[in-house]
Parts: sequence; C-alpha cells; structure tokens
Amino acid sequence: MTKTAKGAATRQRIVEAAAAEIRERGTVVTTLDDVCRRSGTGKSQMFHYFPRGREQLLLAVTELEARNVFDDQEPYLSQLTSRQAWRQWRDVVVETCRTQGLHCPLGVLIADVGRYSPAAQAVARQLIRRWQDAVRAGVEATQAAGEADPRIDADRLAAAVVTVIQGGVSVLLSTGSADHLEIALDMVLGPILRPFS
Amino acid sequence: MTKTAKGAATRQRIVEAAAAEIRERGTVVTTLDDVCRRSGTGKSQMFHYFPRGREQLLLAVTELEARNVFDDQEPYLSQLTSRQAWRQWRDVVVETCRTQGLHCPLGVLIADVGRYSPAAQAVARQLIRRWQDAVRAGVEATQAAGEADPRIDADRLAAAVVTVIQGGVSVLLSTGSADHLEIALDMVLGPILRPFS
DNA sequence: AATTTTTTGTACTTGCTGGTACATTTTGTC
DNA sequence: GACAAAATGTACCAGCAAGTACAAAAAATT
Repeated sequence: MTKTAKGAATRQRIVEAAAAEIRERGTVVTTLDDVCRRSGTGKSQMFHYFPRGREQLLLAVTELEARNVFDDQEPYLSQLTSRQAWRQWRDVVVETCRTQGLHCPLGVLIADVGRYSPAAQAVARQLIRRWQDAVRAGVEATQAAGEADPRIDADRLAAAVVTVIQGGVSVLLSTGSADHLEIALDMVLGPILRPFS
Repeated sequence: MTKTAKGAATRQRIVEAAAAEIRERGTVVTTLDDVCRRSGTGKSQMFHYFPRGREQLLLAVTELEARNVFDDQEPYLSQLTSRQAWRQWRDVVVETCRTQGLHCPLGVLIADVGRYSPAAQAVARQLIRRWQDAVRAGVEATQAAGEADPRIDADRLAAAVVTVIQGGVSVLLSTGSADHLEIALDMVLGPILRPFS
C-alpha cells in the first residue's frame, strides 16, 4: 500500500490527526471528513492507505495510542525498585489522568473503541497484559531489593493496579474528579508504599 | 406531555425498549427506528413523548437503568453487617458482572452515555455517589457490629470499592474476563473480609 | 353529542457520512 | 526522458437516521 517515504508520511499524518481528533472529541462523533480536514488530506488518501475504511483507521489509532501510553510510562515503570519510586509513579499517574482529564487516551481507547471491533479488543487486551507485566516486574524488583514484603503476590497486585487505574479513569470520565482514582490507587498500593517490618 | 394512562404506558414501553436495545447492542448502534420497532410505536409517539429527541430518550434510559442497578443491589447493600455478608455480596457482584458480561448496564451507562451529555453525566455521578454511600453505610454497620476494624476509613474504602467495580467492568468489556474484577475487589475488601484481632 | 385535547399512523425531508470513480499529478526506475 | 507505479484532487453516490408535517383516530371534558 505504502511504497514511498511521502506516502508513509501521509499515512502517519492521517493516523495522528485521527488520534488527536478522537482524543479531543471522542470516537463516535469523529468523522472521516474531520480527519481529512485536520490532516490536510482527502478521502482519496484515506481509502488509499486504509482500504477497509473507518474500522481499519480506528485500529491503527488504537495501536498508536497503545504504543504512546506505554512509551510514556515505560521509563517510570522500569525503575520501580524503591518505595520512593513507587510514590513518584503514583503521583505521575494521578497527575497525568487529572490533567488529561477526559482526553485520557487509555480511557478512550479501552472504554470506547475496544468494545466494537474484535481486533481493537485484542489490542486493548494486549495493552492491559503488557501494562500488568510491567507493574508486576516492578513489584518483583522492589521485593528483590528488600524494600517490599516478599509475601506480596506480585501478579495479583499488578492486576489490581491496572484495574484500579482503569476504574479511576472511568469514574473520572463521568464525575470529572480524580479523587476516586487517587484513593483507590493509594489503597491498592498500600502494601508496597508502607515500610514492612 | 403525557396526560392519560395510555400515554404514560406508551412512554414507558418506549423507554424500556430503548434500554433493552442498548443493553443488547450498545448505545452507538441503537437507532430510534430500532426502538420504535421494538416498542411497537412510531416516530410520531417517539417525538411526542421526547420532544428533544434522542438525547432526551437516552437520558430517560440512563435514569431507568440507574434505578434498576441500585434497586438490584439495595437489598444486599443494606444488610452488609457481617463478614459473611460481605463475602456473599462480593460473590454476587462478580457473578452478576461475569454473566451479564458486556451487557452490564452500569458499565454501558457510565462508560457510554455519561460522556456525551452533561445531564446524563449528572445522573451517573449521582449513581456513583449513592452506591458509594451505601457501601460506606455497610462498612460502618460492620464496624458498629464489632466485625471490622474500627480504624478503617469507611468512606475511602467505599470510594475504592466503586472504583474497583467500575474498573473491573471496564477491563471485562475489553478482555471478556472477570478475573481482574475479582482480584481487585478481593484486594480492596481485604481489610473487611479478614478477621481483625 | 359536541368539541377539545391527546394519541397515533403515514409519508416525507434533510443532512450527513462512509465509501466510490476516475482523472491527474508526482515520484521512482530503467 | 520514457514508462510504470504510487500518490493525490475532485466530484459524486447511496443509504441511513434524526427529525418534521399533517391528518386521522381515540379519549377526555362539557
């Protein structure tokens, strides 16, 4: 489909425009024409690079956002070895969600897109999996460093963390407040934030 | 708008048909014609009882579902005084979500409708509030009965519980599995499920 | 029974959105 | 520079879904 550098650039512009549009206004109300306008392209390109149309574009957006979200967090996640690092990470997560508010890509992604196309659902599932793995690795590293109770089940804790984040974002979407996220995250992270004796 | 019993009945049929349709197939793909067909009415009635159209209907559905969800849970919630009752409630929540799966009205509601109309958002917010209040009352009752650690902050725990449920449903929607819900709920309920000394 | 109000049926309009057709330009290749 | 392939511009189509117009039937009111 894409054979030249120019083409690749155009394709990318389209995906990024779509992602931005969706982040700002939501999936349902974002139209292909909006995306074309924003990316400075026409329907022609649209269907040239995404022959299966809207569905295919949404999938590409989903993948892009999944990458973005993960790349954003990765540097923090890979250094979770001390209680202090955890505390910092907690703050980053809450703050990111709070400021991005309704535009939280992860929220939009999983809540919105995932439900309607099996392919996008698979992407969402994979993102959750990776996210959870990264958190689990962090827990294990902290345990290995002797900074956390070794009796903590790292994978269960990680599962709870991603669930709580997802829920917090969800509540944020309907209430506009990140309080729930903060409270629940604190509670779940409790065992690892508090010193163990 | 509605002056006679017959009219009220029709109006109700419309809302219920819409709710069912949305539960089964989702908000985005549900059309007014679908609702008319299912309720055995015509556009004429539709706009007679909901002059502001689709938006107004969705709001009515949101309110209906909010009532339903809460009425379902209320009997359980009001009797949360023993650790055993909590364990039972936990099972009911998980099981309900698991079997209802993608059709979970709460999930659909808050994730789907809430984001697009301020009015619906208000309803969602109120539902969360009531739900959280009920859980908090349960925690306090359990503490009063001497079955739970009095040092637990009831409101924070309640906030975490609703967050976790919301998140669990959200994850369920994209992964199809209720495992996350179960794990996170267990973890958050930990302090109240385990005997304290 | 007359009349006014409410309820309902039918047919239509309008606007938008995903998607297509096809011609034209640009780009890479020999 | 010729030729093929890729990229792009313009114009269009088909369908669908929200919403409207208006008249007819059914109830309520007197």
